[in-house]
Amino acid sequence: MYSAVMSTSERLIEATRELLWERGYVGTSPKAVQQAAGAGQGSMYHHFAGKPDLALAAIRRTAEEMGAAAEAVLSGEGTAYSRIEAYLLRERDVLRGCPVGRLTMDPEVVADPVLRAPVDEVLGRLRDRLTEVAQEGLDSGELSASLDAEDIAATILATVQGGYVLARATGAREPFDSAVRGILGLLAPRTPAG
Amino acid sequence: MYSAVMSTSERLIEATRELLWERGYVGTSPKAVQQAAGAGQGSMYHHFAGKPDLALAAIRRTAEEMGAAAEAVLSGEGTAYSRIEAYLLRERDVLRGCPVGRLTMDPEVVADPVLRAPVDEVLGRLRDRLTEVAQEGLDSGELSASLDAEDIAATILATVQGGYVLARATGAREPFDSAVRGILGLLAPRTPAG
DNA sequence: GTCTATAGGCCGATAGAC
DNA sequence: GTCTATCGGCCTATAGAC
Repeated sequence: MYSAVMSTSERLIEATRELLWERGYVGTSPKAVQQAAGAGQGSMYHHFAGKPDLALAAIRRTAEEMGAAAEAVLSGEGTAYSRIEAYLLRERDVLRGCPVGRLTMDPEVVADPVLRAPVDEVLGRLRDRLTEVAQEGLDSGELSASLDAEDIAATILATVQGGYVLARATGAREPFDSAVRGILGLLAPRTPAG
Repeated sequence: MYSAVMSTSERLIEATRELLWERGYVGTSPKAVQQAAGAGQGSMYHHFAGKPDLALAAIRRTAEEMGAAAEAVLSGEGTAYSRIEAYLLRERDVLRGCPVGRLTMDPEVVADPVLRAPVDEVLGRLRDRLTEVAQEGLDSGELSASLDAEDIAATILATVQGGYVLARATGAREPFDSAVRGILGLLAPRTPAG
């Protein structure tokens, strides 16, 4: 249930974002959204054409937010390594998983180009951004020169997304943190005296 | 639809495995299972107590299969690195995702300890097994000694699980392969003449 | 904008005949 | 073992009053 200071359509979008995160597209019904938003049937269909339309609005906003949060960390201060570290160590509600990556397991989202587009776009942009930072690290000699920046970026992003999977499987965040420590250890600049 | 040489309960389990992989627990209905298995309503409820019971049988089998396949590769011939490489490069239907990891995004599976158990167990065992192999690599000096075997194992597993997410987001297997190349590059024994 | 009424169909399951 | 019948309830809308 959302605060009355939000407009009905806002409350509908926010409720949908929440339910999409927790239950996915297939598991989220208009009725459940309406109840969570404190809105009636007719109200929802007045503001949105239907379930896919409402889901699209919710997915777009979630993707935008995630992109902005990642960008903020990756374009911050510090060396390439420290920014990657900041991205990996940023606070996360690990057991809830990634609200964007989660959609990737949804057959109806993946099958619909319109619903999939925002998911594809954020993850693609994030990958590109990580590639740039990794390239900086390679250019400055901070990272081992025999590596490919694109591949490093994909591995970093996959570690995060896969970390969620492992954590949710066991019901504890430990595997996520372990995976993050692992990738950070592998990326860490080798100290000559190591 | 499955071959008539299989018993009805076999066909029901196999059909459920397929649907669980594609649509998850929430998105899989008994009716859809029955149609795919070529079995009637009464037939399904004769062999299984209900949807959760049938799903459990299917999940257990899928987990078992995955565990056996991974074990086969990891206990094969070769150095620690080459076995990890074999695990990472093993043939996969990348765009379908991991039939076990997928269940991790299902609220009803995660919420039910009985349904979650097989998922937790295989991924845990796989992590343990990868830890052993990684430790071998550390002991032999094949892998950089400043790393922790458990963390490396978690990172490897997360890379695979996350690779599926990235691939499904874009609709192509490329990001998965890129992530695998990345982790392999990071793990690769440094040649002194590098 | 929001409400209630109504719709046809699927959901997960049970009952009982064969 | 398998079949058909039946159940109450939810799913995703649509219609039309207010």
